[in-house]
Amino acid sequence: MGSENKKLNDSFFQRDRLVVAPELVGKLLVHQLPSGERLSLRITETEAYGGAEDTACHAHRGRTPRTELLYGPAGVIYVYLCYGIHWLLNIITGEEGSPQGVLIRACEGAEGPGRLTKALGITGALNGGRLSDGILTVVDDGMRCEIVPDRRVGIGYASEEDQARLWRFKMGKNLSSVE
DNA sequence: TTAGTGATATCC
DNA sequence: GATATCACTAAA
Repeated sequence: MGSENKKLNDSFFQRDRLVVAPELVGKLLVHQLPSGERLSLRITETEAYGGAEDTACHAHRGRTPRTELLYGPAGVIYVYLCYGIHWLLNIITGEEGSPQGVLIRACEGAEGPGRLTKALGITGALNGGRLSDGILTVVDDGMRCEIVPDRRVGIGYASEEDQARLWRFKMGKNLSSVE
């Protein structure tokens, strides 16, 4: 068959978050556990964050130790603990020095940012790592689907203008004949 | 609707 | 040092 499992490299993530976020939908997220076990789930929902004008982005209020990663090179894994309970998974995109990234919001069978990381066993231990390390990778298995844009959620503190942006991308109709 | 949970940022 | 806030989820 023509479908090859292609691991996405850093150059994929070096583009703008608004290009990367929709393209990540439908890809496979693969986590290699320390135990040797391998978990993989298909990404169904992402959100783009970043840019100087985005008041919803963590980095908007200034460069701090926590947001430092957002300014770093693409392909870096940014895991952040939210509400003391949930790990949220992001991947840094764009050029170094430009604070931006993509939040992986949901996977097949794990709807919601907190559930996703729980299902894949992702914790702060991965924070600051790189996709090229091979622990956590994104794979294109050839699956194609419709992309449905929507407003971002959970960012009530951002400006109305930023809340209205259609920077959330969900999986739509499956366009592949096989999965 | 609200409780739970802990890191981070901001204020004294 | 203290408080407020948060890109969430589950339970009621």
